[in-house]
Amino acid sequence: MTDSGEIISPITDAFFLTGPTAGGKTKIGVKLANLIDAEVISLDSMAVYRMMDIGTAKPTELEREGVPHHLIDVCDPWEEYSLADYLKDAGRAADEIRARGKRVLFVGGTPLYLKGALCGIFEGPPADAEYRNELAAREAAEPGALHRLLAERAPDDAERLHPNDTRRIIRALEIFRARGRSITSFQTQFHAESGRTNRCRGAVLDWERPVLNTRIDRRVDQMMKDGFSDEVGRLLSLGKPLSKTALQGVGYAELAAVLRGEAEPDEAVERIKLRTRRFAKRQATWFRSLSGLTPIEMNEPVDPDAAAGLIADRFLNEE
RNA sequence: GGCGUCGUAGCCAAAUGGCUAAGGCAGUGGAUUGCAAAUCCACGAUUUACCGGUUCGAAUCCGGUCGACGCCU
Repeated sequence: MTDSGEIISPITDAFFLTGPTAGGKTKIGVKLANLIDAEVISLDSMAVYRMMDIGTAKPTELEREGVPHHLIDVCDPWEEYSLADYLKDAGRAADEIRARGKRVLFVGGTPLYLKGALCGIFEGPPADAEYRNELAAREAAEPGALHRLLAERAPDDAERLHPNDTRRIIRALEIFRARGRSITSFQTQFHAESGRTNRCRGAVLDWERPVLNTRIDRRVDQMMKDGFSDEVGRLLSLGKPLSKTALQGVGYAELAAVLRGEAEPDEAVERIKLRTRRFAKRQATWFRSLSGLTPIEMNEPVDPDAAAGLIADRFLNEE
């Protein structure tokens, strides 16, 4: 049981800039990239989707200031994209950047992807939609059935997973079916905090919650002015439904409901702000749990050049 | 000024004499390894506007005070 099998390797020798949504990462990231001679790899689970620009606050060509950005617009909105896809793509992009003699700078706020990049994940079988649906239907028909099933097959998983945590229970059952062992026995990568050993440096923008919430509200209002709703309308007119993962992006489902006449615009905007605030809260929980990230205290107004200068200093001079 | 209705956690809201005052939303903390901008978990009223009374026992009944709303003058 000591064999963890193949893993998707952690990223080595890279720099990371992360922080909560609406915290100013994009701008500072570009400045920072220029200062340390790096190319940027977007660390964002939603910016990977083409045509989802405004709602994901994707940096425009202008905002990128000539710095190459990777892992943006790499799949279509009707396709599924996963953590494993991301880590494989990111590893490839990082190698290419290094081959060009540039540094690698990850910029973004998807904490799970960050953790995966820092520690690596075990190489498991891909999602099996059919089996997942089958299990989900079973759970719906008989609540608690899946957890009991897991308890028979992989007691260590069942002990770790809350009976209501259906998603992870399903993944655990999926692993057991494919590998005949508990998912717990494979998931060892996150236990060792490996950011250090991978020679990576990371900074996290740190905001007081009330100030950040104000910025979130302001940004959502700006997105609406920039035509977020029209963007959703274009996606709806594609004729193909958004994938499960793409549809999880804050605002897309809300505004689609408005366009279909099923919701009030004002309520949708409030809901978008609320969901964004809750997302920022969960990000904060991740950041607290990650060791080795240098916190950068942020205040309004933001001076991107100064912030980037400070971070570059920490990255390059404090070895 | 008179009459009526009402006043339960930040908000919405159950319980109308008897187990430790439902639940939802928001908020806070945590989890998080192929859906992660997703999902899951945990936490709130020694107390029902206030004062007094009836009762073995009151958020629930009675009186008063304050406040809100409605109607009348």
